Amino acid sequence: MNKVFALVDCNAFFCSCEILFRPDLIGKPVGVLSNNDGCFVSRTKELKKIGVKMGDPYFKVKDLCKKHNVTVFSSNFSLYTNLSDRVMAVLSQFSPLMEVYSVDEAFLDLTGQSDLRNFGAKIKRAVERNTGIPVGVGIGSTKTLAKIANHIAKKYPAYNGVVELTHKDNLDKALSHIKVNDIWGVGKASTHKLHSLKIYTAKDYRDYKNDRLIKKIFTKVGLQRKDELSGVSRFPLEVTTKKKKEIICSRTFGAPVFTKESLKESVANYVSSACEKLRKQSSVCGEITVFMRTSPFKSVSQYYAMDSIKLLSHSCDTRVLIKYAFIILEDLYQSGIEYKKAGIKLSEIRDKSHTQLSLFEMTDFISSDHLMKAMDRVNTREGSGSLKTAVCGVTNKAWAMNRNHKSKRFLTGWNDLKGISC
DNA sequence: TCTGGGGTCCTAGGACCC
DNA sequence: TCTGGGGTCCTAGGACCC
Repeated sequence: MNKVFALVDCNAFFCSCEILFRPDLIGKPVGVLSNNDGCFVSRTKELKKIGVKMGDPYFKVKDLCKKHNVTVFSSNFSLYTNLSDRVMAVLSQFSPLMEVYSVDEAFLDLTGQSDLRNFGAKIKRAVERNTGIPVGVGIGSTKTLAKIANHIAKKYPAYNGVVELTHKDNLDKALSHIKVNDIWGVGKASTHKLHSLKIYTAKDYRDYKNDRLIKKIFTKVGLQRKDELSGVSRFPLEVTTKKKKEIICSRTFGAPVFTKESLKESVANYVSSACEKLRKQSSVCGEITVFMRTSPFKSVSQYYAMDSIKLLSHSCDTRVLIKYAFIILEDLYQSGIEYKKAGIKLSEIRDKSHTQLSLFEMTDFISSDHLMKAMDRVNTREGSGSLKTAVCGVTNKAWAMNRNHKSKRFLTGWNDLKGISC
């Protein structure tokens, strides 16, 4: 039987989440900023119309925003993940086979389903009714084609947010209108190379005769993408949530940091939150990387330093990892430098249950495990960061993020519910 | 004054070994 | 004077995604 995939994607997801609690902003230009109120990461169509681009630094378009009375929000990730979970819960009712692709997208396997367009519309209505988040639905016989269908649904309002591309005629026509840079997985570099082969549209790509050349230039994946365009599924649905192979935590500082102490404090916090994620997926890591840098946007001499250490034995103990991180930091730190960003990476991640321990290490391991579990319990209950090691610091955080436009924690903090009329 | 963060996959090329 | 070849493993970096 021919495979059928749907891609369901939330419209301007972060903005839609904010607007849910500010219905007065429906139909108005709204944007959500990245960490530190740096760049735009989500825009309503009204904001796009004004000319604010994805990734535009806020300070550069501030005047434009003022002029058009744009409402901006700092990002509020606990709100977005909460609403994302609700959207995914609704979607999971429409197919037992679902891949949560990102915070605002999911693929569904609809193989065997009849009347696909109507079914897609049904999915759309259900999500909107149950969560208040508007979505678009694209349907095709491969994930790449479902992505393209979704792209069309978004671009042409006449389709009412649902596009099905499983019939040959409308497929051919659609592909001839899709530019190569709008194909999933084709970025700037590949677009350039495709153009030099005179491949401009998805149809050109699909019908290109020389497979060997495609493989040579765009590697194995480039050829698989070509198959996907012609309806042969090469990217299977990934139903099980994979465990992370590396966990990164890094931040740009709210204000430049000069001292080793501040740097240590920030790094200790990053390690803490990365270790929390590590334990959540029941893993341990075998290597930690620390890096720090100056602002690449300043025309002063740049400093970028990074180093890794392999752990003596795999661990997920925040205290252990902080110790290793500090060893690297001591080594990399140079005084007199204006640090603007630092971060850490945990790698060589593997399942905790596979950890080999010597008898010698056993006692330590058990007490560490108990302590970390207790810490995670408190932080789940009282909010992340309620309980942490002393090196994370308590006050005077010069490095902390700027978030001047943050919405309240409507769904995750009881205190913020006051004043909301339901 | 002010420019995000977190991932994955793939390949080329170096190190090393026999 | 003439200076192999093949395999594996590891890493850095490119490319791309949301």
